[in-house]
Amino acid sequence: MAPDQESVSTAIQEPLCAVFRRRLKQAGHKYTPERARILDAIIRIDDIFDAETLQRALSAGGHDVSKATVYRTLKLLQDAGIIQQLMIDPEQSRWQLVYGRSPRAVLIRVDTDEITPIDLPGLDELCRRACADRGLRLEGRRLHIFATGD
Amino acid sequence: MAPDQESVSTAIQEPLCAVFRRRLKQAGHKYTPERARILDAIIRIDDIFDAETLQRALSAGGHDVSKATVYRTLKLLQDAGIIQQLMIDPEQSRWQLVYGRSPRAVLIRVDTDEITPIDLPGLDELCRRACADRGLRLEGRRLHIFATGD
DNA sequence: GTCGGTGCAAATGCTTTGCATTGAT
DNA sequence: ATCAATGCAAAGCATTTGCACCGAC
Repeated sequence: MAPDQESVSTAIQEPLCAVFRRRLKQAGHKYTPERARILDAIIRIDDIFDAETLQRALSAGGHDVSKATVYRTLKLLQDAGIIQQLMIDPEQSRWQLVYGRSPRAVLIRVDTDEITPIDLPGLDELCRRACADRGLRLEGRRLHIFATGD
Repeated sequence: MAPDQESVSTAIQEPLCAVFRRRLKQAGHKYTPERARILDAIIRIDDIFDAETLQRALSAGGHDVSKATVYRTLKLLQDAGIIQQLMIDPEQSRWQLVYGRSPRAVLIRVDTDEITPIDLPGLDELCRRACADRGLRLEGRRLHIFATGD
């Protein structure tokens, strides 16, 4: 149980909260109700989100969590490889769930400000090759596409 | 002279400062020495840069420019399509020259924090197709690749 | 001569941090 | 019981803005 190295298939089947709990323990952190609720809210949102949206979703669910804890937990979730921080606009950070799946690209409509995560087959291979060509190992990627409607 | 729509080949041959001056005039702005010097410094840096690096380069060249003007001019250069704002880390923005060429991807060594712009043939086509599939027109893109050495 | 630009210092707003209290293990 | 986590309010810090003076057109 709880192998140090887990395959992606294992990852997909294991509940995310269990993954988070294990990663926290490995790093000497505690698994608190606040942290559980934050991850839960992120899973429910199932989209790109910012800190304020997340905090509001928590409040709406009857669980007020302080801004400080939200930010501290987001960092932990990032360190655990569960979420990825996007930097779409410099005003505020947004995050997306990435654990157990290929990070999606982000499509930004510059005319409507609509933000949509999309799958882009072939992107991973492109990045992997770019790294391999330089003797490096791909650790992550972030693609923002800016587009406009006709 | 000074066509409203210019081809890429024209763009490459025309000095960037002339492009900037023209775009400023079109938008009812003035072409000031500070703005000229800022663009000049950016061209000389010829790499990814942040606001502080840019301001220091200007000072080193004997031309002090205020932080406020640096930021205001960066926004104008961005609106003119001459530079692109990157958001590599949430601490501070960085920019790169993009006028007349395909924006380069950014390779970030997570072990050394080294940041290198790279060309990634095929990326443009990938993004263009993703937009076309959704009836959109590609306006820009930003790819950050995180990698580590062995 | 007109407006827009510049520099300074103050303001802004997201994110982080210090500290006393609370709670997971 | 211990040591980390929480919440609050205050601090940080890159970036923006108000305002008086200056300068491109």
